[in-house]
Amino acid sequence: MSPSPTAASGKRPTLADVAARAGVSTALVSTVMRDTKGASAATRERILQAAKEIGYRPDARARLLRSHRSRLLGVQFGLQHPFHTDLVECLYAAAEPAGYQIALSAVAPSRSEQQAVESLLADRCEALILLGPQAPAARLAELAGQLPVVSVARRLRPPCGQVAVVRTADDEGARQAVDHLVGLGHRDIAHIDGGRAPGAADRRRGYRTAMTGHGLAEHVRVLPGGLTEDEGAAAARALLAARPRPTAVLAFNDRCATGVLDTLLRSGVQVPAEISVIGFDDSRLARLAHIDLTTVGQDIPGLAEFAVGRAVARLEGEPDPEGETVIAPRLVVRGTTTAAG
Amino acid sequence: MSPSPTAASGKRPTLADVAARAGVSTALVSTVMRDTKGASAATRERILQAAKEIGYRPDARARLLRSHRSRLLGVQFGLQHPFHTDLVECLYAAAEPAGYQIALSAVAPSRSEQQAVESLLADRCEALILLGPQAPAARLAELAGQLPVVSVARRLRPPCGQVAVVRTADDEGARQAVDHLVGLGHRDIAHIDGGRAPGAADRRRGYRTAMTGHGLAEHVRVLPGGLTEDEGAAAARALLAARPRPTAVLAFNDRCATGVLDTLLRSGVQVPAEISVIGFDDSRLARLAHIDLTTVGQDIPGLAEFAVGRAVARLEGEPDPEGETVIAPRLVVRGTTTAAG
DNA sequence: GAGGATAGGACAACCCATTCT
DNA sequence: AAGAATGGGTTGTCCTATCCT
Repeated sequence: MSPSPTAASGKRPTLADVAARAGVSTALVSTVMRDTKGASAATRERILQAAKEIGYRPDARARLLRSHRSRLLGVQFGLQHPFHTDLVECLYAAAEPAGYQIALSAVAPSRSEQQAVESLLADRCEALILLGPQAPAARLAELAGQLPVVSVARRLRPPCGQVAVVRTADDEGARQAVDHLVGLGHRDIAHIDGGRAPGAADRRRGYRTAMTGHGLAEHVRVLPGGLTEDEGAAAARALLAARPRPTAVLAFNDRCATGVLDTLLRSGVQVPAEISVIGFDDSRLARLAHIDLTTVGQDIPGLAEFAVGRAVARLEGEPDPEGETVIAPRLVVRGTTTAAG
Repeated sequence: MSPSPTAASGKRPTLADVAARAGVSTALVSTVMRDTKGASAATRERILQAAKEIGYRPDARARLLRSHRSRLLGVQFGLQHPFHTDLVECLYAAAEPAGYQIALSAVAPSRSEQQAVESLLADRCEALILLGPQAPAARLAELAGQLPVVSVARRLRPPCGQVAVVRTADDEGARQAVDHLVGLGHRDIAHIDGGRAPGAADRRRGYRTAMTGHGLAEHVRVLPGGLTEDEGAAAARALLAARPRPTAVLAFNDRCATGVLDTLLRSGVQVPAEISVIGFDDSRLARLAHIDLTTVGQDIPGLAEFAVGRAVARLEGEPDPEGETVIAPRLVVRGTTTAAG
């Protein structure tokens, strides 16, 4: 049995190999591979055939080393955040029609944002789309000096000149949540915040403003939380120990809310009968029937669309309104909220 | 205010720029950037300083265009599978000490495996680590002819010469689940399978064998399912309509089990009082208190470790036992199983 | 103080594709 | 449709200054 052509050569076939086999120049092969005009139908056919026979595959790196455009959008995301993975899926969908590719770089406990961005830069991405970046604003500004940077779901104040921001109106979302709860008769509504997490400050502010607007300033209670289940669970324990105990809680996000629900459940506290709980994001987590979480929904396809749109606009020199793109949230009422007892 | 050096030039600084500034050759700069011996401490210092001043960053693509090694492991994973994202995190951790980097390529409804692999190959990955690949065995074999391929969690029969397989003993896992249920007094145990999904055949077989071993051959009932919540939910509806109704179900995986739980819950069927449910994977999903799913746990760090190990072994010409690496599963008993009524 | 080993550094070819002539 | 220059780095070869015995 004869070895396959590719395996035989020991190394990947190149343009030159295809050219030799088809009896043409590498330039012509290049033309054909890029599906550009400049080759007759007959030659095109012959070259394609030759390429197929030896299993030729263009080398993306060599290609973009030469052409100054890489058409690569670097995306940094949190592996364990359903909100982020949902976003990534929509980003793929948004990038393709625009003629760009996505390079993924994950952030996880064992992999820092710094590492994630470094690898994206080394890969010659043309622009960076950062999902909920936690890096200092100064660092983002510095990056933005080198290439277009879009921060998704993380606001920058003061509007950081170069960094484009695409986000949900977090304060408005928190307001909707509070309005909903107040409408159900709740007055003692606590907020488990996200600390320094992206969006946390706005949600906190939205919560405070809404509470005050309803004349509930005295009931404002912010418990330190975070964006993971564990942090939500810890906050819930603090909440259970509090007297008086609030009748409703707005958690920083769905994961945090899930941690809260877990703790309440294990403590025998009925949800929503004794305590109503609201999350934020409307990630797939919230939709699971067991969780069935009332939550402030973010428009994920919309965010992705705008993020790609703004990155591309900057890359292609189109006028891009510097500053923020703010998308409205929409409260999704499910089973974890009910009228105050 | 003067623009930064990098922003000023309009394009990224190159080796030549650093060399010019430090007054040395590009070759020497290259040596220093790679932290290789061949430069004196003094020049090394001077070059590092120059590089820092102009914000030089090596171009990963140009670099590996020249050096035949890319030290890049391509990983294909399902964005929405918690089991996969957990695995990815462990893969990052396993690759670094081995001196390799990870290139991620996601599979999602809008992005096929074919596309995912194409982009990995175009990026000149040295080996492919595919998480639960669904591609035809012939396709995998073809790929394996070009570069080392490790299939994680997807068995290939007959042992596909070139493709390394790292997986959990799925049949053994299914057996553990059935044993557990039988031990609790269940006899009418159904299995919602994964159809053609990786591992599905083995789990199905393990289920059948275990049932038969317990003298319950007549109670064997396999319902068509899948690996998503929706497919689990659909199967659960079929299950509810069945007479007699089984008292326990083994679902293909945790997502599927979650869909089952959702449907049962919404139909007012008590779990585990009326029906016990077992999942597979022990992903984070199963651990959430609301779900609190009894499940067959896979050793995720172990799978990742072996996957990287086998890819690296092949790349570095170490002896790699062709064929399978099989890791034992471990049943994790939580709250969705109880004694038969 | 001459001959030889050694380390520091320069030069140029090369990797694979694109693009200009 | 061919030929050659190009892009950013790596690497093998070769030269030279330095240190040794």
